[in-house]
Amino acid sequence: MTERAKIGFQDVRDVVLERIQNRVWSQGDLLPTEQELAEEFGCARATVNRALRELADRGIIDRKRKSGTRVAVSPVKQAKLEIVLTRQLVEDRNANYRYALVERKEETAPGWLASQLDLPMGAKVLHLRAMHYADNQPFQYEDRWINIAAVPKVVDADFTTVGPNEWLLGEVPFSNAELTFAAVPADDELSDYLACAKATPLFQMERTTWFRSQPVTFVRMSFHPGYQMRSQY
Amino acid sequence: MTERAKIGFQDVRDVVLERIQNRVWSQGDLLPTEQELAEEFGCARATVNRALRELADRGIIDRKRKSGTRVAVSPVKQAKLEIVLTRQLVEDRNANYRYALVERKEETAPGWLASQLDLPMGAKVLHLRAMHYADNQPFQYEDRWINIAAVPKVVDADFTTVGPNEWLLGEVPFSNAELTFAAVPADDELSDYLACAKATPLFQMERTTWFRSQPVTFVRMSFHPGYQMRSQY
DNA sequence: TAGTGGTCTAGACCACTCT
DNA sequence: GAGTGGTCTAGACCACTAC
Repeated sequence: MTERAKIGFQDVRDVVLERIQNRVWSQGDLLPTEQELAEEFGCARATVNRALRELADRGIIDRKRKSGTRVAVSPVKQAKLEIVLTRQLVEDRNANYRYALVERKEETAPGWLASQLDLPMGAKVLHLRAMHYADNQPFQYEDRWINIAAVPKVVDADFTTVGPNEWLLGEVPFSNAELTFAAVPADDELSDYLACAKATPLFQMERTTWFRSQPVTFVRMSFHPGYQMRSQY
Repeated sequence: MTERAKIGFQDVRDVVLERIQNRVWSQGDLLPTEQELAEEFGCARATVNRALRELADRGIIDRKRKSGTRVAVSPVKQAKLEIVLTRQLVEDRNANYRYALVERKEETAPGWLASQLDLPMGAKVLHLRAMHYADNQPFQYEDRWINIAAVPKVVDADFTTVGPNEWLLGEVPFSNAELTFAAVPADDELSDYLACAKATPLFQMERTTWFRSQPVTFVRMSFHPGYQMRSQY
């Protein structure tokens, strides 16, 4: 029997990728059409289509109607960054997680926040400050503002036992966000809460969250000295 | 005419997502089967399948054979991080890009590097140090080691005009990598090259790259003070 | 206008896994 | 064993775009 097991889209995808890596098709080269590849692999065009679609999603190839499929000239590397709860970050390190609310205050959005979240003048926000500990060592300082108009129920949440992130995940689970990452020097307050010298470099992540184009929350998370964020592609 | 335009997988995907956001189906709830949804939307099961597959890829729903499809309980947020060339980072800011090689030296891999890259004892590496400028302001300091065994041609590249990142992208375009991000204090050398005070917090990205399980390069990129990395989901 | 990818269909069989 | 998603097929029509 010269019969092979049936060709699946993963087989096609892997063979095409291998040929690209082996320079059978170099950067900028035109690949055969879906029809031709389908004939070569002895499968349906839909199978080839799915294989190539996955490679296109990964940025390996560029596809255009009429022009055909080309090997990407400068492949865009996309790293996937998993954004997880602080609790999970801590527990993944086999450390004991502890959360503590530092301050809870309803206030009028200051100008910079109204601008950041695109809030109307005088919008009410809930300002929360909290600490996250790993084995009772400072892990992260959280400074957060929540748009009360977007999540009215927030005024009834007390946040003494459940952190705002986990609470919001239950209320507004499927939101969009913009993230920024930076290195900042510890100010008086951060050095105090994170138990480090003033001006110590800290890794800081800011996140602005929307739900259906409505601003929900802005949070600034400052990690303990030495924290590393990891990712891969 | 009560006829609607034909239902596409994007329509199905968007309607299902909307229902999840509206809590028509709450976290942990079982969705109708593909067959039932196909009947509701008046389309083929394959169309529903593709719609749900996309939502599953995004982490919005969990799918299991026999059990069915459920709304994800704790949706994993995956931010996409575009890793681009330093040149592009600079030019995206409408700044003039300039590259300068600082040092180029063939050497035996030091212990920490051999460990990091999983190199054999005594492996030869090319050590490069370089600067990237935006409008002649220091933008990024690059400290890089390349595994000569993985890319023998590297010994013939001079790197005085083309940066190692761009050169490697041409030689080993489709590689895998692990990234770490951290905030570090500027040491004597960094403060010198980046024109900042010693101990200034700097955003630092380290990347280890493999091609077909073979280690290719390790690079440490230190950005100018105040640099922010952005992402979204 | 013609070529190429994008998508849909209706049906089929398979693979996993819950009961 | 049976229900559900995973995938493939063969064909069809559509949408974009280079020519």
